Amino acid sequence: MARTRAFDHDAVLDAAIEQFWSSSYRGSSTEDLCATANLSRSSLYNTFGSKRALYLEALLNYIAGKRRARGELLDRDLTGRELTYAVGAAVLDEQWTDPGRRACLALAACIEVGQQDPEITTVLETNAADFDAVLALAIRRGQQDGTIRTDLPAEATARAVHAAFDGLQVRSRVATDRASVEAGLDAVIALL
Amino acid sequence: MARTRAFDHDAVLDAAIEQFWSSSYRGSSTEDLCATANLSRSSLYNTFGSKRALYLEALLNYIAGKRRARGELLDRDLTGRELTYAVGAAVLDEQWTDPGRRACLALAACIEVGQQDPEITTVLETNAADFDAVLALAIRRGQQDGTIRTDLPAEATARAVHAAFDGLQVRSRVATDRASVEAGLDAVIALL
DNA sequence: CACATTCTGTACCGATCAGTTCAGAACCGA
DNA sequence: TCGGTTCTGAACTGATCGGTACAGAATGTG
Repeated sequence: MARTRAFDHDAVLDAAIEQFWSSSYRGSSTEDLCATANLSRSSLYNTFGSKRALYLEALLNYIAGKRRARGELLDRDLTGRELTYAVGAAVLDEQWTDPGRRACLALAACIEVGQQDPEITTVLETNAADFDAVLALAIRRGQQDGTIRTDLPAEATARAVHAAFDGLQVRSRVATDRASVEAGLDAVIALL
Repeated sequence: MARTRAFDHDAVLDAAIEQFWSSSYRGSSTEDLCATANLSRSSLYNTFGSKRALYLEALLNYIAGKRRARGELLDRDLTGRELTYAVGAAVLDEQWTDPGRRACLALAACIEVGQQDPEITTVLETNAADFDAVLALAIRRGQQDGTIRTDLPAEATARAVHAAFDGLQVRSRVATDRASVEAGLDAVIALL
């Protein structure tokens, strides 16, 4: 047939995630992306069409990965309260382990491109709703196993807890010590 | 002496806030800033030195304004619980009233320039701590007037509530209906 | 009115941006 | 080994970026 492709589609997407995650959408030039993914610009445009299209595809991949990771947490043998805590702790641990202390790519996308690009906004909204659903499940589990107050509406509380987790990530971008942020996480759980 | 300045320093800062708030730091070109503020580039650079310096000054002005607004809320005759709710409601109301549904400029700055520019990061951290302090005061007031649970450490809980308010702003960037976000706010207050 | 001083409009700098073009390299089936 | 197809490196496009240079316009003081 013809010449074979010199790069792996998914590997490029992983590299793009890394690049966009480190330097945001606007801050990542197509040249940066090519360098990180080790492919030429013509290949990038032949394969993905545009920077935005690559971003969208990378974001979808990132979200799918996060979704999978959340699913695995759900399978662990934890009380509802422990599970809720574990979800938040996982998020913060990833951020503080990261050298650049990067917040979730989807969260950054909400701020940077949310309300500007309808298609991406929808993707981000769906992702947020999915996160909500996981937390609602954790809270309901806690209400059944007696580790979480039963006087709370699970869905709305899940939204609130989700918001708190997002806010803690924002705070981690400017906080000097991890302990103060972790105290915020403990305080969220203490409210349940 | 010499020729008089044809623009007002503070008016330029207000315009810069508007511009940076609408299009972020990276997304606002110096040309955009000149157009919004109605001054020439040479004047901009003579007066502020650089785009970054203008951003910092505008951010400080924005933060000072928010600080003032929070102070006024504190003077209102509200229970601690009402005050806590009022702080969150004010934030969300401003965002949803805004046509671009812009989140707090300082919050966006945390994501965009936090952890990248040490001086700005410090400014943002101080601002966040100030917001925490207001909420801690509100929570303590509520614990004294009987409208908020007394088994909570006020400072840590304030951090958690602050995080939730920030997260609700992030969510508002991608949410389709205001009511669902407002339900999240109600759920936060219900936890107290 | 004349001067020194300060401000501003315009044109410009090199760098970088997203995206295109195209010649030639690499591959597979024949 | 050949030919048709696909992929890729490098050079290029016009636009835009942050920042600078400088001539000339506008001012208060003498």
